[in-house]
Amino acid sequence: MTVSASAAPGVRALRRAAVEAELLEVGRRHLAEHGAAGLSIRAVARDLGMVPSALFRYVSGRDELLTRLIVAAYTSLGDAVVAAHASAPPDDPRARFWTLAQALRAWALAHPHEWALVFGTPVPQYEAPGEQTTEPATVVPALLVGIGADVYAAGEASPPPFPGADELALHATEHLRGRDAGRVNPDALPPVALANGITAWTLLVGAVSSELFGHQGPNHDPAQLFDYAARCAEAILFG
Amino acid sequence: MTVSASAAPGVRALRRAAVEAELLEVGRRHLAEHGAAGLSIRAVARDLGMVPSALFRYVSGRDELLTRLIVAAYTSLGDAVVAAHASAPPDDPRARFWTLAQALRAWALAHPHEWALVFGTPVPQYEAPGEQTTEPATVVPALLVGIGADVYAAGEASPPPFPGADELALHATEHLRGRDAGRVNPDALPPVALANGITAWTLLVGAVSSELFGHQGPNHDPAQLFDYAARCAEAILFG
DNA sequence: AGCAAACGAGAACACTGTTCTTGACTTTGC
DNA sequence: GCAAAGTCAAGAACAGTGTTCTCGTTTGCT
Repeated sequence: MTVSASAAPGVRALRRAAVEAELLEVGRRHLAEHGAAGLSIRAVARDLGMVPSALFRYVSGRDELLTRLIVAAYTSLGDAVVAAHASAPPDDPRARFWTLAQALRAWALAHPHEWALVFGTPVPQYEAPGEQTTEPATVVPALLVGIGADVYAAGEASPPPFPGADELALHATEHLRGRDAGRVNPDALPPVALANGITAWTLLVGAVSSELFGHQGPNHDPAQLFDYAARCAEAILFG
Repeated sequence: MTVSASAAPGVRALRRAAVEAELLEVGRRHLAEHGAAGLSIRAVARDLGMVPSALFRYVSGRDELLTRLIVAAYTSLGDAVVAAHASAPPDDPRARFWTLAQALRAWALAHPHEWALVFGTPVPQYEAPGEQTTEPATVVPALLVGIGADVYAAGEASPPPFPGADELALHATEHLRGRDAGRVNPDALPPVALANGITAWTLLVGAVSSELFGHQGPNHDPAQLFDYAARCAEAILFG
């Protein structure tokens, strides 16, 4: 706001920006080390060389700090997956799917606590201020749906159309419309591709969570579970 | 231990058992109301009419209380699903699968915080004392795998055998052997049935978690997602 | 220059989990 | 039947936590 055409940034604005960036950085470090439950606003303040109450000038409370870390995690995940996907051959949907899946798992293994933060139990009672989080949360599943739509449009695959696909797609379309219009046009998506994409996404997320959280049923070599689950997801997506 | 053939239960043993039961009950209530993060040993003690330190005679700390609640949740879920499954026609595997799936979702909707406790983020840093939890955690997925094995043995279905099934099954067999020998004999299971059963289980858990936690990608009517995901799981399991 | 906003520090409040000590009660061995 | 041993609840205390308030100082705008 203070950044107009002629006005210099100003000492205070610069300092504020720096503190805000450092705050997020220290928050991410604490999150990576101690997990969401162990993220203490006092400890973060200590690392910043501040007294705890001073932090409340930048964040309204612990929950808002967590919310910022959530969108940071979504953004980091989205960036990683999108970058990996961009390096895959654009006209080979199966290769695009596999690089997406492996990038997803690789990010999760590298940032387990951040994965838990976004795909695990909602930490406070019920935070999740949808306005800020749903947008960055949508990019990876939208990418996956887009892959399914591409291969469907090219007529190269025949994903199994189960009953209920239309209804599921209808609601999802309703929800997607206008939200990320820049990526995929939800109305142009065939219902089957949308429904199967969402389901494949659910399976991938479930497999990674199972691997990371560990306590889901009979343990197995986690990498192999993900591999096999991804194969099933591929079958759901491509037929 | 004090209950031998001739020794009467004793005033103290009776009282201890009563307090222990009430402790678990109050813990479950607090968990259901405030979630795992809000479960306070002091508040539980207040509800029990005790001073906080007195609780340490029954539980070694907050983590052990959580562990007990975890096995209680697993047991409750297992009981509910097993009971529902028992009421399904034994020689109709598809019906058995659907009653299992719906019982799973129904229990989750009725006990969201307990679901989050067992299938969400591990609450402290890394508790999960495998000795106590893995056994009750195994019953539902074992049931699902059993359904797949039955239909496979009957030759009524042709589940898709993806590459990697043997390796995944090998590790799972290794892990299951001797653990719940009473339910399914892991060595007698065809690898495809085992691998597909685990994957179907992963998909079901993922769909329920997506519905309960809410913040997984593009929102949709959650009931329809579960329905569609269950249909895909059925296809994975039965072909 | 003066005024208002932003900022950091400090103290305080109401919590939390956990440990130790103390006194009363129950069980056990003789 | 009685004394020793073990169990239990309470109380106080310690080190933490999130959050709110007040109070000088510093900065930015006019």
